[in-house]
Amino acid sequence: MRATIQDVAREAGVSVATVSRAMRGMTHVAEDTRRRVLETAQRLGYAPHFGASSLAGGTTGMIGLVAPYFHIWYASQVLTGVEHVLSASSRDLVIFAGDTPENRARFLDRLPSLVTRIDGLILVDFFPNEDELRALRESGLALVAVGEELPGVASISIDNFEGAYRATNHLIDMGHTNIALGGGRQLSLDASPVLALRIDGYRAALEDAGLKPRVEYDLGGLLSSTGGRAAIDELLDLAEPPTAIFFLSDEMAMGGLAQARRRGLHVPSELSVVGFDDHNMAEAAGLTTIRQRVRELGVLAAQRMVAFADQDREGSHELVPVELVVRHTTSGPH
Amino acid sequence: MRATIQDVAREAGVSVATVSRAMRGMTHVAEDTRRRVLETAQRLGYAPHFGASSLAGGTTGMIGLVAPYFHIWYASQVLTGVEHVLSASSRDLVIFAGDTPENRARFLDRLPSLVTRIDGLILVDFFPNEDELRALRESGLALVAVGEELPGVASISIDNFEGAYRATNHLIDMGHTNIALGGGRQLSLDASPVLALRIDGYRAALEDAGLKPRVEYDLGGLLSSTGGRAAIDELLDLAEPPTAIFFLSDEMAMGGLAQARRRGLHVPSELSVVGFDDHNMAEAAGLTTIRQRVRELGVLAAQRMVAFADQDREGSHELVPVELVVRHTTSGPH
DNA sequence: TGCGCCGTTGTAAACGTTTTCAGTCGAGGG
DNA sequence: CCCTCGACTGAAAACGTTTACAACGGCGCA
Repeated sequence: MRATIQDVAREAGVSVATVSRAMRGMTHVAEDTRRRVLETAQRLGYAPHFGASSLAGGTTGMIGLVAPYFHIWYASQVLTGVEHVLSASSRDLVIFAGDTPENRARFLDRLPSLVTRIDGLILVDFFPNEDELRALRESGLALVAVGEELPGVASISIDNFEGAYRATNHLIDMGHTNIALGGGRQLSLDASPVLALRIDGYRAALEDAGLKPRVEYDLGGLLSSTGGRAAIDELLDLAEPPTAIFFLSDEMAMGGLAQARRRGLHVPSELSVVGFDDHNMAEAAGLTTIRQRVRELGVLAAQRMVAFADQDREGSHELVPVELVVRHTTSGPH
Repeated sequence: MRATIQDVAREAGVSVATVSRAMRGMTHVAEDTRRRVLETAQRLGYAPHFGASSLAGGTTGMIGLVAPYFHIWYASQVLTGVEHVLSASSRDLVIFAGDTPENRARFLDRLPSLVTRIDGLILVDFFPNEDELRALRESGLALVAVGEELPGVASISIDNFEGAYRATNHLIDMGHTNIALGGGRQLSLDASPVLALRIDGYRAALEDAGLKPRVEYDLGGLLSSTGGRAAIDELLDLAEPPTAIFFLSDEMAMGGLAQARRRGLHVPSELSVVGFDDHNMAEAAGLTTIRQRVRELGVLAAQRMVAFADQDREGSHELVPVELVVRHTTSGPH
C-alpha cells in the first residue's frame, strides 16, 4: 500500500540505513547518493511512518500546549504565536484544555502517557499547586510556562505589576485621587498569580502617591464584560463614587464603558477608564489601556521550547515589557 | 526505564496479548484477570507507548484541525467546541494554521506524512480549490468541513444566507429602504463562499421587498473593526447616505459603530446598524446582530469525526440555524 | 462417556523505523 | 608497497505494541 523505507531502499539500490540517513539530512552520505534517494522517495510518494519513527527514535516532534480555554482572547493569541514558531521549525502542536477541574485532573492523570506522545509541554496560565507541579516535573517533559513564574521551570510572562502600576499612575498623573479597581474583589488570588500582581501594582502606585486604597473601591468579580457592567452598577451606588476606574482586563473595561454610558455617565469627563490587554476591540472602543504583546509571549515560549532540543534546559524567567496606550477614555477629574 | 507491556505481563503472570486486551477493554478477558492486569499496570505506572501502538495498530487517536487563524473569534470558538468533544472521547487534537499561502502549501505538501500522524482532519474555513480538494481526498484521511459545503465531504456550516436575509429583512421591516452592506466590496468571493452566501442573502431580501441593491452602497473591505471604520467614512461621503447598514461581521460592525458615534452620527436614530456573529463583545456594545452558534459548529464537527470511527462515512451537509438578536442599534428611519 | 463448542489465554509474526557496529574502498603517508 | 585513516555503506538488532492463529480447558448435550 503505502511506500515504506524498504521500497525506497530497493528502488534506489541502497540499504534502508542509507535512506534513513539521507532523508534526515544526516552526515556520512555521498551527495549523489542522497540525491538519488530523495528523488526516489519523491517518486514513490514516500513519507516516514510517524509511529515507527517515534518508536525507534524516541522522539515525536510534537509539542503540547495546555491552556484553560482557547476561546478567550489571551489564550488564542498565545496559541497563534506558538503555532507560528513551531510550524516554521516543522514541529506539530497538540492542544489540551484544562478548563474544568475534572479536565485538569484528567490531563494530569494522562501525563505519563503523554511522554511518548509529545516532546515538550507549554503551560499557559496553568497555575499548578505543589502536587501538580511535582507531577509535571516527574513526567520528564521539557516544560515552558507562559504567564507565570514557576520555580525551576523556564517561564515567560508580561510585567503585570508594572502594567498595573503604570495604568494607575496615569490616572494619578491626571489628577485623580479616588481610583477604583474593576475586578479587585477576587475570590481566590492563589488561583491567579497574574491578577495578584496586577492588584499589587495598583496598590503600589496608590501608595507611592500617598493615596490609600479603599476597600469599597474594589468592584465587581469576573473579568468579562458582564463583570464590567456589574462593577459600574456597584460604583454608582457608592456614597463617594470614584472619578476613575482601572479595570483588570479590557473585556471588563469595555463592558463597564458601555454600561457607564448607558447609565448616563459621560466618559471621560465624569469617569476615566483604563483597561489592561489591548484587546483587538480596544482601539475601536477608544479605550486607554495597557498593551501586552501576548502573541510575542507565545513566540518566545515556542522558541524556548525549540532551544530545549539543543540541550539548553535552564529554568530562567523572562519578562516581556508592557506599554501604556492612551486613547480617549481618560482625562482629568471633573 | 519506563515500564513496558512486557513488565506488566510478567508481573501479573499473564501474556502480553492478555495485557493488551485487558488495557483496551476488549472482550475475551476474564473479569478477575482484567482486574489483576489493571492493578498491576497502575502499580508499575505503565502507559502504552504511543509510537508502538500506532505502528502496530495503525491508528493514533489524534485528530487534526486546520484553520486560517486561531486568534480570530470565529476559529477559536470552533476550536473550543471541537476540543471539548474530542477530549471527552479521549482523542487528542493537533492543529495547523493555514494563514499565509506558503503555510497552506506547506500543509498540503505534508498531507501524505500526516496520514500516519492523525486519523482524521477537520477543515475550518479552508476553501480548497479543485487540486487541493483532490489532494485532501487522496490522502485517505477522514474529512469533516466546517463553514462550507464540500462535495462528497461531511460538512457543517451555519445558514449564512438565511442569517443575512433576516438581518436585512429586520431593517426593511423597520421601514428602511436605503440599506448599505458593510463589507460588500470583496476582492474575491471565490476565496470565501461564506461571504458570498451572506451577500446573496442581503440581495435576496432587498429584491423580495422590491428594493434594488445599489453599487455605491457596497462599503468597505476587510471584516475587521478597521474595515468598519472605513465603511462609515465612505458612507458619510455619499450624496444620498443610507439610513441603515448591515455589516458582514460584528467586529466590523463594532468598528463602524464607534466611528459613526465619533463622527457625530447618532445610532440608532440617524443610522441603524446590524452585525453578524454575536461576538462576545456584541452584547456589551448593545449591537443588534445575527447569532451564529459557532461553538456548536465545532461540537458537531467533532461528533461527526468520532462517528467516522464507527464506519459511518457519508458526505452529507448539515446546516445550523441562526437567530436574530435585537438589541439597541436598530430603529425606524428618521 | 465422548464430542463439539465457547470462553479464555498464549505464541509469534508483523508493523517501519533508527542506530550500532562492522565492513569496504580509496587516498595518502611512511 | 603496505598501513592507516576516513568517508561511505550495509546488516541486523532493537523499539513496544497489536492481532491472527493456535491451544487449552470446562461444560452441555447426545
